[in-house]
Amino acid sequence: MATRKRVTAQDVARLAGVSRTTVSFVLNNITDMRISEETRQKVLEAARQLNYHPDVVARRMVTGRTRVLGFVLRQSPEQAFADLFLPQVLNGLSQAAARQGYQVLFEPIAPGHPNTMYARLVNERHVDGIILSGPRFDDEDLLRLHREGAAVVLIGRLPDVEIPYVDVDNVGGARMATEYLIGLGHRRIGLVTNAPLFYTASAERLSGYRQALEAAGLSFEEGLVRYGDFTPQSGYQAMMSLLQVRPLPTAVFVASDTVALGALQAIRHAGLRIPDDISLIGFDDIPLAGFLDPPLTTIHLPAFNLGWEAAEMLLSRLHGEEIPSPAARLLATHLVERESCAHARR
Amino acid sequence: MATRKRVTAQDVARLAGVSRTTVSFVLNNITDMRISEETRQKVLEAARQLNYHPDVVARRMVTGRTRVLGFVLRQSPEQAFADLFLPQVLNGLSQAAARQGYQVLFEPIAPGHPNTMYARLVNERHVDGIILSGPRFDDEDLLRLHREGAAVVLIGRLPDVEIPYVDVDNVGGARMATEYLIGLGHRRIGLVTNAPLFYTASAERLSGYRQALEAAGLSFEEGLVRYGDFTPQSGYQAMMSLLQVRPLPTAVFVASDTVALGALQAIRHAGLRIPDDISLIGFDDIPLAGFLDPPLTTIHLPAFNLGWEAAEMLLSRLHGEEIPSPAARLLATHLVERESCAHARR
DNA sequence: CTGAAAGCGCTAACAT
DNA sequence: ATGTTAGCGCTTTCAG
Repeated sequence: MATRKRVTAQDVARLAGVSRTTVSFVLNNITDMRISEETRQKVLEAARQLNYHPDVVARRMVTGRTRVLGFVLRQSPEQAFADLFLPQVLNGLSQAAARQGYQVLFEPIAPGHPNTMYARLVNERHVDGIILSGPRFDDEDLLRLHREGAAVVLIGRLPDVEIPYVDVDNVGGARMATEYLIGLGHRRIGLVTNAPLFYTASAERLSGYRQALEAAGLSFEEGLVRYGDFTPQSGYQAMMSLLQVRPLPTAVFVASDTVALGALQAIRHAGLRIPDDISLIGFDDIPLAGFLDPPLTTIHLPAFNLGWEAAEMLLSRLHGEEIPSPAARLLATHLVERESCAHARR
Repeated sequence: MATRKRVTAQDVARLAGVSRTTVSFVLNNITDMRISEETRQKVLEAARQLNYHPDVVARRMVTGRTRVLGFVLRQSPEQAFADLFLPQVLNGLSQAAARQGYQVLFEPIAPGHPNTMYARLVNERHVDGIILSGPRFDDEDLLRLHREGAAVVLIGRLPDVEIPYVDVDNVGGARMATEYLIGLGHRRIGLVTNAPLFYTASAERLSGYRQALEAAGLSFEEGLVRYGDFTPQSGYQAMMSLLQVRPLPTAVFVASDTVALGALQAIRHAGLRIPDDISLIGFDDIPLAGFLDPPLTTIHLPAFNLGWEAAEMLLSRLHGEEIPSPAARLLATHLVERESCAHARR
């Protein structure tokens, strides 16, 4: 197919009988140069008649800004889309961006490219700045990009690195979940993590669990923790293993609803009932959590807000506002009480 | 923050002691102009040393192409992210795009903008073409865009419109689900749709259900169909209502797993068991389907492929290849047998 | 094998 | 109040 013929500002100028500049002024609503109403109308009419649309590529060329934000996913696609967390972040992100006239370029890490191609996004000026989710501590390109002054905001945190970030309060949320169980009288509380511990979020949730235990005078037992890795399958395995320990825990905190789905199935297969035989609390509050059997009590994660806040932070950085230091925002979680937890009986 | 200083091809040329043109040639691997290996290396070295990155905006300006695909969501954000269907489409889309050096601009319909802003994407040259999911028959802008020669591919179909599309074989899938139930001996089979009937996919699934019934000599009964609207809540309501009819259907086809989640809960609340008292078959095969209680038998929807194929179709259109007519691709579904269906007993 | 020069469509400083 | 003009950084004929 041939390239479609473009109508340029020049064409509009010609039809309206004015200069290209005048066209630019009226179309961009530059009021400084008080243009006569008559001319204004002529230009507007000509533009409408020719079905003129300004070419953003040319505009970017001269303004130097793209008005595009890059959303880069540092995790594998399967992992990124294991549940609705990232899609919801993306949603918040793009709504915040749209509100300020920005667009979002979606950049997952391509399977064939183990290395970070995303630095090109800013180096080659595809975007004005990037929001990166799932940062890794060994990501050299990320650190370099930041050092070189690129506008970067993280979703998730990197220890000992001063890049602005927004994250959920994982420690607080996990503490809240564990305290809730303790409040119900449970003393032997198992943990299934959402992921291996080299994921910051996972380590933080473990830490919150541990804090709650110790604050209540309960001892932290290695033997009561198992490791999930994002999937229901891993939750099934982890819970099966936890079900072997004696005495059996009376409650378990599964630090991801998706993983909890597998745990739920393992408990059913073992012939135990929830919450009668064992209480279960999740983390994330996936949209389906209320429709599981039993409806899952869990910690709500503000995924949409995470995206929204990250975009706002990046945008204010791009607009040259001083970012209030520390350039970090920790979003609060809250408990959603449903039916998977009961008072301890043993 | 000040704009970062850009290194231009001019700078590289200066350092390498050649002209700008030469730089362009070696960096773009133009072999026609057989450049001496020595010069080549000098240029490459200079570029590396200066950390030079070509400016895509300038390149787009002159080549006239952006190498960006727009993914526009014609449904509301909540609906778009009610489950993992669209995220998976996006994933397939962007992988197919990346493989050919294209990027994806994500454009959900903004809540504040009831009207279609997405036409700007192509008119203002943000992208080379768009993939639009969830087309509506009354979308004037879409029809105009297509008439004007813009490169558009639909995910989902529009009756009586010749825009290229890729879609899942909804009729076939629904027929397959219903036939499976019939094969199990069921004769009274209810239907809960995934959405209101003005959604093409919904109407098609109803049609497949009806075809299967009639082919088996069973009559289609209005009284056995209820309408979902994407959510588990709607499935709950629909199933509750279906549970009132007498004689009770022995099986029901819920044309969306997400909706089926609510249906499952309604059946539990009614004190009935699955599949002993009533068989249930879903549609979509969401990633969690195998971990529900009972694991849900359902029709698998190739979401990733849908995105992939749509991108491939758009790309070949952009590359000027004649699209094999009809410019449409219907992807096959398949049955995933799990544990929510049993032989009819009544 | 390499360089000069035109031009993509727009914005914005400057001149009238 | 409106027009002239100079780029933005790159690709790509066309001459040497």
